[in-house]
Amino acid sequence: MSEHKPTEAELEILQILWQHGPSTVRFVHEQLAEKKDIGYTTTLKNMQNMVQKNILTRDEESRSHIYIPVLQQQETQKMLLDRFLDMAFGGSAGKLVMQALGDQKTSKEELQQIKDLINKLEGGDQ
Amino acid sequence: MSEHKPTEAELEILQILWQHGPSTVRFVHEQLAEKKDIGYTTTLKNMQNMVQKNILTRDEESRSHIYIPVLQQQETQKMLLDRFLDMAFGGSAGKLVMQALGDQKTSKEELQQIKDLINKLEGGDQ
DNA sequence: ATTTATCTACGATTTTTTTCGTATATAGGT
DNA sequence: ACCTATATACGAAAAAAATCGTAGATAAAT
Repeated sequence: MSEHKPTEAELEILQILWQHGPSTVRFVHEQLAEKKDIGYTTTLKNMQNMVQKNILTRDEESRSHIYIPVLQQQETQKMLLDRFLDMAFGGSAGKLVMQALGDQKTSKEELQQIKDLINKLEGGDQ
Repeated sequence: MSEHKPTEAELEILQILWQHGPSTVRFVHEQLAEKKDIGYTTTLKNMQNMVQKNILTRDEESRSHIYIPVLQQQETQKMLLDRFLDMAFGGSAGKLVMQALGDQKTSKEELQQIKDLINKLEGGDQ
């Protein structure tokens, strides 16, 4: 088991890797730098730490190493969601969902998807 | 605007206050101590910090001060949800909801509530 | 009245997270 | 071959979060 909970800075990096696929430090850093002021070596160090913690692995073939998330987005999200649910919503998924749907604007397609899922969960139609 | 994001330790304390209403340090501490090993003064200090940060206020009438969350549970949850959504789900409420519903067991009543909400969001029937 | 228990205040320590500077190596351009 | 740009490694500093010890005040118990 890895079971290492990413910190916030680490999650920002994971987001980028999930979105763009395996990447170099340079690339990740450029993405981050668009949003906030940060030094290159900071990003480097963070990603190195993440390898240490087994959140990332890397391909060291070429000089610029290529970093890859160990867990897929969904697995990590599930882990984080569990924690967050307990932490902020006392464990109630329903409460969280209501809030999430109420606050955010969600596309018609997604809403339909969710309804379908609920129907499935309810074990049939209705 | 207060706009102070509670840390994890602080959220644990907020959970207790939301659940049980305004309470003393002693009470909060006892609740925490059931779940983890922690010193009284740690809890005290955390709650004092939260007053400092304007996450809590307190009634100092009696010797044992009574601590009260500044924001209601829902407001704080909304704030946290926004952050979490960006952080872990790239801002997609739909994704989060799907995951939350899929992983957790949610009661039939809540599922129905959610469906109702969705229908309302869709601006009518269908 | 004296002791004991229970508070808060306050500062210090520890741990975790984030940040960056410096050294060193290597590839690429000229 | 030489300079420049770009990598990683490594350690250290800064910042943020969490923990606790000690002191002093007050209430409660005896």
